Amino acid sequence: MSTAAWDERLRAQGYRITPQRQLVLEAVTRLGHGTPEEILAEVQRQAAGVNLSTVYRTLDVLEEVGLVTHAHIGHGAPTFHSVDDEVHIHLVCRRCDAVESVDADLAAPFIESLDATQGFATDISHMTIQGVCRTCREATRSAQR
Amino acid sequence: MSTAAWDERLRAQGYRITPQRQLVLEAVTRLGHGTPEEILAEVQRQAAGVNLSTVYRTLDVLEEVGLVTHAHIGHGAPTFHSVDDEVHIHLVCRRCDAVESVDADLAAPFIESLDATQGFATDISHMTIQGVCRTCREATRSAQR
DNA sequence: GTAGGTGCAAAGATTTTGCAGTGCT
DNA sequence: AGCACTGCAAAATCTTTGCACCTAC
Repeated sequence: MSTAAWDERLRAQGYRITPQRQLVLEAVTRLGHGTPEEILAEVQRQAAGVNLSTVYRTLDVLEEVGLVTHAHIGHGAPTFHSVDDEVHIHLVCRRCDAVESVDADLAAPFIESLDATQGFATDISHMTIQGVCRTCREATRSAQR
Repeated sequence: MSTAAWDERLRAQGYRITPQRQLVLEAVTRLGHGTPEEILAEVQRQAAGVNLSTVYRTLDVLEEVGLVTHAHIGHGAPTFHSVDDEVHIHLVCRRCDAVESVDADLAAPFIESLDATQGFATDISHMTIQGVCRTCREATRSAQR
């Protein structure tokens, strides 16, 4: 995975390599995606002293150098995810809050038409799609409240 | 516009008709879309005494009965918009923060493939797409920093 | 008349910032 | 050794909630 050269990325922009930055990046990679709080919890399993504000600042830096990105999933909870994963789209169920990841290729034609008709360059990994997942749809269908 | 029957919608669910609710709905319709703060400002042009918490509560109610929806555009600022507008998708430029509205039909094939492959029922009006708008792309191209 | 609704102020939740001490280079 | 980075605590945002009064029905 590209995380191998993570320290290069930081150094290249004049940032320093610190245990906190390594831990946060590893936590994000391990989790796949998570909110700052969740990431902090994961980091603290290895280093209890790390502070939440450090996580925020670190995520900013990691995003700056392109090692992570974030998407707005629920209400006010931004979700960060590592960049070396395959690019994927988040499907968020408004019923059960589950988050599914879908291969970004599915959206390729759509992205292209946005480019063609609007001249808009879509940031795919940042895209969040709200709706109702299969499980909840089926539950509704049978329970038909 | 369907807002004609807005009071029916509320009554049907057992809600009462109040000046505040009318004003908030009108403000949203007039603005097209806006954050709670922006909506409050618009409402206060006609009734200065209305409180921000009332706007929040009212938006919840209006969303409950399907008169407005919200999407997460920037960081923590949810944007509400009226439902009787044509259904549209928001394109948000991460460079200049401009919000463009695009006809939802553009996404129809994509939505359909999400249904077909994932069984996911997309809430189109809730979809926010991040990226770079035409203007900013062109600016970058010429300025080539 | 009576429940639901509103205003106000305080409490929560989330994110940012100032500052002094620490540690990467 | 110098300056970026971190931890801590306070500040800034944004949103929700408790409560007393008001008002639509």
